[in-house]
Amino acid sequence: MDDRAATDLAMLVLRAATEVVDGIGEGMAARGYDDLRPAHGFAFARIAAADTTVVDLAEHLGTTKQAASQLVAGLVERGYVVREPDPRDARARLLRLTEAGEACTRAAEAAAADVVAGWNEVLPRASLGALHAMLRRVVTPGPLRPAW
Amino acid sequence: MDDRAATDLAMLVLRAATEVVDGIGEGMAARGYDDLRPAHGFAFARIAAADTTVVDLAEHLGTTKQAASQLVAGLVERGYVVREPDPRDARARLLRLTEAGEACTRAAEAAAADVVAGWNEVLPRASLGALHAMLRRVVTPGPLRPAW
DNA sequence: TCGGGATAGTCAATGTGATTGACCATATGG
DNA sequence: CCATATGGTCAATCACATTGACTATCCCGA
Repeated sequence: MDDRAATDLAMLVLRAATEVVDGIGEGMAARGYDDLRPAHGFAFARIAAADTTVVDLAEHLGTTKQAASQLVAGLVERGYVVREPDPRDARARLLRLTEAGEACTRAAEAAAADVVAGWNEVLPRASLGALHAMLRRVVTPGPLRPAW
Repeated sequence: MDDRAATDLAMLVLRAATEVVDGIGEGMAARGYDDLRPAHGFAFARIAAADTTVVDLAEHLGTTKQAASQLVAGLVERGYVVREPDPRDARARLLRLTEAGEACTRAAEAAAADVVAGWNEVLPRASLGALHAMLRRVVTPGPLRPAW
């Protein structure tokens, strides 16, 4: 694979990501969530997955803890997240999704699945699985930056 | 492919894009370009490809023409782009890369190729081509949004 | 056990980039 | 030619993230 093709592949990945992000945004809007940006979704995913603090979240999003704190404040204000005391550390506050927050997460997952379903239509059946497998091998676990 | 796997695939695409963006950023910094963000790169790609005006660029980046104008102003200031009169329309100004701008584009392509080269190491040789082919089929041409 | 340094979190001020709104110059179509 | 649409910029504002400062709590060693 020469440089030209390699650059091309990199651009295809970026374009695919743009489609995913835009598609999720549209799907969320269609489901009645029009006040949430991708950064919120990434935060939801992290908060849902494990006991999460503001500092954890900041690292995961690749931002400062102040920015993460502001983000969380907005989510709390809108009723998607609650802050609970950490029984192990009186400084820390554990973040937890409310029922509304979990409903929102499910909506985002459905929207993401819709985007991929669109790909399924233009790709041979087995290929989507192959795509998945390849990306899984290629990609290293790490943060999902909400902004370029 | 069920919803779970579909969501998972979508996330893999986003993570891959994050790697591409971060990788290019690091590669550019290593090559001495530390004042350029991804949005600039997307602008370069567009300006290099065809006769481009500020409004064209705005559509391509998915922003307003004012934002595109500001972006271009910064690039002009730093010597990467020049504005030339459009012989066909006295209102318009065609954007063109300077030699510095083209050198910068080459550096970005090399950095992108480096990222993909890393993938090449963990993937069977033929697979990278297959990945390319799949994404090409899946992806529709469209804007490359610099921000989520 | 107590004192110093590290860590969790917030508040306030600042800065950067994008958007909205207004405006001028030029094109274009009736 | 006049009305309207389009390319572009300037200015004001807004949204978001960052830097800096500060409090409260934890942890570790003397």
